[in-house]
Amino acid sequence: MALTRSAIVATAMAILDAFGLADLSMRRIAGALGAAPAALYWHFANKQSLLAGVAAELIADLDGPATITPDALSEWCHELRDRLLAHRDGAELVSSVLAMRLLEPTPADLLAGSLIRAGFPTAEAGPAARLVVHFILGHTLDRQGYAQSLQLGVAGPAGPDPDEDFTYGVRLLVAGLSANGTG
Amino acid sequence: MALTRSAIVATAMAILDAFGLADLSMRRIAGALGAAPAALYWHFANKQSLLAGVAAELIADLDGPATITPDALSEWCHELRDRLLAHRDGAELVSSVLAMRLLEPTPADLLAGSLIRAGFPTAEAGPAARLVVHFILGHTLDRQGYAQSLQLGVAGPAGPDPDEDFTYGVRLLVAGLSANGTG
DNA sequence: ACCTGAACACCGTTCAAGT
DNA sequence: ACCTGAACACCGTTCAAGT
Repeated sequence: MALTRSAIVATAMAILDAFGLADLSMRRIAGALGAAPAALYWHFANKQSLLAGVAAELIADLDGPATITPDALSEWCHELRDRLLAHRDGAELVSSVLAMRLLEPTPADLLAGSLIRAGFPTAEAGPAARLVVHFILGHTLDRQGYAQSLQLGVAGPAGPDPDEDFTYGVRLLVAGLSANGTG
Repeated sequence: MALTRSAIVATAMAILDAFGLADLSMRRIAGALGAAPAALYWHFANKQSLLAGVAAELIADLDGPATITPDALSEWCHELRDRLLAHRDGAELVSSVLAMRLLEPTPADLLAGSLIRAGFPTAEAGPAARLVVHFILGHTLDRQGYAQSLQLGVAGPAGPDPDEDFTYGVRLLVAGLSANGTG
């Protein structure tokens, strides 16, 4: 079969799930496709572009919350976290691609749009959305990073339950946004 | 001069500042010290341990906030962010070492301790502190990651002003904590 | 247009051997 | 105790050459 961008991205995603971001090399992707490493460079300018394609698929057809009730906001946060958790090192991949500004619309853009449509002060919707998303990324990065270091055998002792942390954080953020949106 | 752990860490820090985390290799650290790469492995078990030493120095003698007024909390957040910004890729380095649980006390531990001493509900101090720290790390990671990708020449268009985002985020978090601490 | 082969300039880590 | 030399098994990327 011919080498296509989407076949390459799908193969990369499979390697990510099976072996993690550290083992997601151009050589390994090419090997899994039965191609020479250099072949990938006809389809992607560099490794970052390829990773951007994987990250885009990871959060494909994510929408902003439909309504801005506390429950809907909280559910959206959990959905974003679950998408990141669904793939090994998902948070690290997505946050690095977001940092490069290679992924649009960003999850924060989607959330900000929903906030504005619900009457949230326009100037504050962006910063508020990025606050929420940075917490979700920071939290999930930590959680997946610990799992990664366990497998490498370099991890220190385990910390507190991440699910409790996440639920608490989302509740406090949602309460803060509600106070702001109505105030 | 003899190779010591602290001389190695200091050299690594200098390379980090000058060239960034991607160029902070064992071979380059050894080269800067006039030693063979393998020499580092007598002093550190692996690269992660060496990086943990650099991260520890980066946040050395950081204290929790002395009082838990909104101003003191906000100032502490800015201080942590400034420490991360003071070294190239500081947030990426610190968050990866934190994820491995190789750094104690963590910034979140320090903040949680201050919160508890000020009468914050004990069970919530940890989650609250980690919410704050994950936002700070997520935010700073994004900011320094964009700077990094600019230098690599793979960056997309710039986003909004990060200082405004940070100030907004800290204000909302501090308001949320105050509501919780007194409620 | 699409891909290979070979090369360039790197990595982290191990381990026998030296002093 | 502390370090070197050499090796092992890798990287991302480029580029002439093939089809």
